[in-house]
Amino acid sequence: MSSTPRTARALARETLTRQILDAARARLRSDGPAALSLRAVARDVGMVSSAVYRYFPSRDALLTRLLIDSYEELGDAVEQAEARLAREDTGGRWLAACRALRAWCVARPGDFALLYGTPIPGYAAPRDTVEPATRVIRVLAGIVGDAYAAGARPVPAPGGTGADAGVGDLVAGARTFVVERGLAPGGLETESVVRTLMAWSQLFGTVSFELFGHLVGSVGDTGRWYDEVAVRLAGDLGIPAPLEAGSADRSG
Amino acid sequence: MSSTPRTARALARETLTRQILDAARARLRSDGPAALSLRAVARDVGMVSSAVYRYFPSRDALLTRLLIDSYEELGDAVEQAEARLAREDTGGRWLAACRALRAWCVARPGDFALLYGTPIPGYAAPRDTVEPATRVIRVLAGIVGDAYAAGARPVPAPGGTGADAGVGDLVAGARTFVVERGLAPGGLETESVVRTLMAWSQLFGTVSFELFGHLVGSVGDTGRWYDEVAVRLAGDLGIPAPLEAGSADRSG
DNA sequence: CCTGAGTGAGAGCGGTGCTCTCGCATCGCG
DNA sequence: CGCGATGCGAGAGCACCGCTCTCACTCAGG
Repeated sequence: MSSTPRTARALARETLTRQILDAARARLRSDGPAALSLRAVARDVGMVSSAVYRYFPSRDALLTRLLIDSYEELGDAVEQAEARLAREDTGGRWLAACRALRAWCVARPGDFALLYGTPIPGYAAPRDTVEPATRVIRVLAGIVGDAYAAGARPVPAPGGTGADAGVGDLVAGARTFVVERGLAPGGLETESVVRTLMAWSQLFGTVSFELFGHLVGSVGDTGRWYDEVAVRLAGDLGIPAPLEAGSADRSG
Repeated sequence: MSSTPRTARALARETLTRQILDAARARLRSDGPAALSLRAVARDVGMVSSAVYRYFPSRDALLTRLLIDSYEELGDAVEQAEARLAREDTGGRWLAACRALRAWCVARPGDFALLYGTPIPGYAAPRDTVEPATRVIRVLAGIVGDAYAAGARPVPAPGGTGADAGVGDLVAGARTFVVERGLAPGGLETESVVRTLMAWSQLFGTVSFELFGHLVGSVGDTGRWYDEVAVRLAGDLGIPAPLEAGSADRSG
């Protein structure tokens, strides 16, 4: 991030900060966020606990750093998986994004719990975390926007047209979010916004159910189950099938 | 639960057990599961911490009891809300069940976190918890089963008929669950099972996003948003609209 | 060189889950 | 009724936690 340090002290500081973060991430992955102990991290890097406070003012600050890093890592994973496919292959991009999302979460259950599980009591995420937190939904909205521009239309909401007028201001925040970032080049009808938000929470809800044990006994291969979910969500959004079978391969 | 205690000692034991559970639930609601401290509970009931171990062998045992009680309470809430409507009004029953589900979770975020949030590190839920944990999905499956018997059909999966054959064993566990309990009197096609499981995780995923702060800024009135989600899920399952508007009123 | 900043170690505070012992109250049986 | 057995609350203690403070030491820059 920063330039090469001049002094030995600055170099040591950078190295140790890195080591602390690495050790903390390792503990986060093995034990989960609630069990993340600053003292244990200190032991792992061969320090006494009070020395860690030279590098992070509090456990919460360390947590915030981990939070941001994880959001960015997940965002990278989803973005890169989706970027590998042709822009017009919205179906392939959707499936690739969904699979990358799940693959990252399943490989790092501790990180997932930190990002999408129960908030740590007494910890309030600072503002710096909200922008990285929006990266996944931005990718999803981008795919939906491209598909919409290419003619994809979501399944109509039940109950006809009358009640739908009121839904507009319900998702006004999400709509302006999409518009301001230019994620939907050809505009986006409200129903697409609604279905995108639904798909977003469905995808993470499914991962949550998988990782937290609620799917045990109901669904066999959870990876394949996730694929089925993703395909149906795409269908509800009017996103066409992937151009070539296997184009969004299952390695994430 | 048990008969009237004979001795003063047995009565005291029952009362104190109740008091400990009540205090624990109060702390659970205010601080969340991770911050649930046995010592704090002991203080609340005017005991020293070691005395609590006369009533619960460990913090985990107390947690298990809270877990079961909460599952039952949620199950009761959803069941009762749905039972108030006419059997043939599957649309009304669906909406009522969804609303009761969310209402319970929003009113008790701590309990929700315990049931559907990050698992407590080092705690494995014993077998006694799995049956109460299935009550919500049983209610949902029952409504879908009734609707299916009345002719409701889910929206077809994208990609046509060919790939669907393989989905059968994917949700074999859920299917036998439904069949064994007689939840679908007229049988149930695989696609309905898939969409029911999706709806189930969508409903809890939406609550999770709401309570854990991921919906902030995107959706205005979260209660109304939840209604919109529930209505679309019903539509995807082929469940018809509620018989009378307002039949499944929003209190609950 | 020497002053000041950066740094690590250690002690200590109040909190946690949990174990063990001790003394008292209560209960059931002879 | 009395006595042994059991139930129970309190307290001390163990190892852990986040965090603060002090002290000694090292390093960098004027």
